[in-house]
Amino acid sequence: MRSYDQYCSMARALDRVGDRWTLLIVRELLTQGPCRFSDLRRGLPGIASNLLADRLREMESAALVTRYDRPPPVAATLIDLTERGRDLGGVVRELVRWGAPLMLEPPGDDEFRMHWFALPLRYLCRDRAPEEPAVVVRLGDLHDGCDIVAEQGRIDVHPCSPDRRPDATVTAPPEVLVQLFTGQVTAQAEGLVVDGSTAALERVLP
Amino acid sequence: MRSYDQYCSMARALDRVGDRWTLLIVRELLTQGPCRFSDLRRGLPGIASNLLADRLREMESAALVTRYDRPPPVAATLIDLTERGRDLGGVVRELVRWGAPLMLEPPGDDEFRMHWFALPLRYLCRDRAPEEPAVVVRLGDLHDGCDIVAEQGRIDVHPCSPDRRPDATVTAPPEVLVQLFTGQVTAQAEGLVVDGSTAALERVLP
DNA sequence: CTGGATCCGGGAAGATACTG
DNA sequence: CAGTATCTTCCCGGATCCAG
Repeated sequence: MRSYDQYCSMARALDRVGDRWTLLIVRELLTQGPCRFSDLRRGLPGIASNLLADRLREMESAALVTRYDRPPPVAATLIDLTERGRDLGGVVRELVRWGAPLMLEPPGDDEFRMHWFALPLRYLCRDRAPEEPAVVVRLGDLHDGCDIVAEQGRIDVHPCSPDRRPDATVTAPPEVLVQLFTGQVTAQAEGLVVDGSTAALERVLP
Repeated sequence: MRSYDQYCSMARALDRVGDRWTLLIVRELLTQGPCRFSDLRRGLPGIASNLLADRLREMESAALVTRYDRPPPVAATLIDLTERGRDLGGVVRELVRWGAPLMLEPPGDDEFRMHWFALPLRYLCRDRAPEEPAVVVRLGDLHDGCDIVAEQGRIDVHPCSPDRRPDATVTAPPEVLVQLFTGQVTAQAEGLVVDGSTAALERVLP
């Protein structure tokens, strides 16, 4: 992107992250952790591969991401946020918050990935039973999903981990999940399937 | 801007405000209040007039800004943020915060407007004498500047108002102001001129 | 002067094919 | 898997012009 050439904190920030796709790449790395090139492509439907390569180069020279090699047997080049890149969490959070009302408009032909949902879940969910033992509510599956962990009044949202045994696994069309976590429908809603403990799900609902 | 076509809160937010110049127009209206077309041009050096007209049309149909006519004798069409547009304050604040370290790099040939400084001042300044009567510190002038009001422990930053009589008026090159309000130099620094009460200035410094 | 509209060139973004 | 190469499209920037 061309610079705005303004001696202004915000203009200079946008010089670094205002390019198309850049902040969505940050979203992917914030929600998914270190990713391979093809992981990013899967999480960014619609991006051209050359554009993703361009952006990653730019973000690397702006010190927002780093590359490192994971040793064999699962050798791969991983891309991760630097500390400076992770500091964009505040910007991402506010964009997610401001955009939340736009999710009431139905998805139509829009693409959907379950892990995109991890960001709003962090402030939508509540632990309504802080005294009880921790529970894990899984949305989606290991391939694309997230685990909501409620423990001692705190809510954490992570990518699905094979090590965690979820107390409840929720399956539903994306717009129903939006309604569920914004309190417009209950855990018994049409089109919503809870595998496991419904109580665990209800514990984290707002 | 082309839509990302993703059912994701952040992607949908960026569909509305991810266009070049859009968030800087929000910056102008947040710091300056209602503006005429030409006020916006002055605060957005580098923008082409057709592009500004395009953006304003898009933002109006996205209900981020409204137009209204101020009656004679000072007849003019004013542009202002809607409530929804003002809600972008959080996004703007986080971008300003993230971009703050980039201001240590000198301005070079970058344009500068004093009122851009109003945004970071809101969280950089402190009222270090909450018991004392209110003071007003002015940066720049009526044409382009801002008033820092310290009152009862609170800090407010507004566009300069002809009604307010500043206790101190500060004049300095932009990079010196950055150093001053980030605590790297004192009110006695080289290149810095305080007209009025130095104590008033020191009251609001971090 | 203000508030644009119009035209045009360059460059970024997008689509697709291909490669080590 | 992790990109590169190429071509097309269209957004942005710059200049100019114009009506009220």
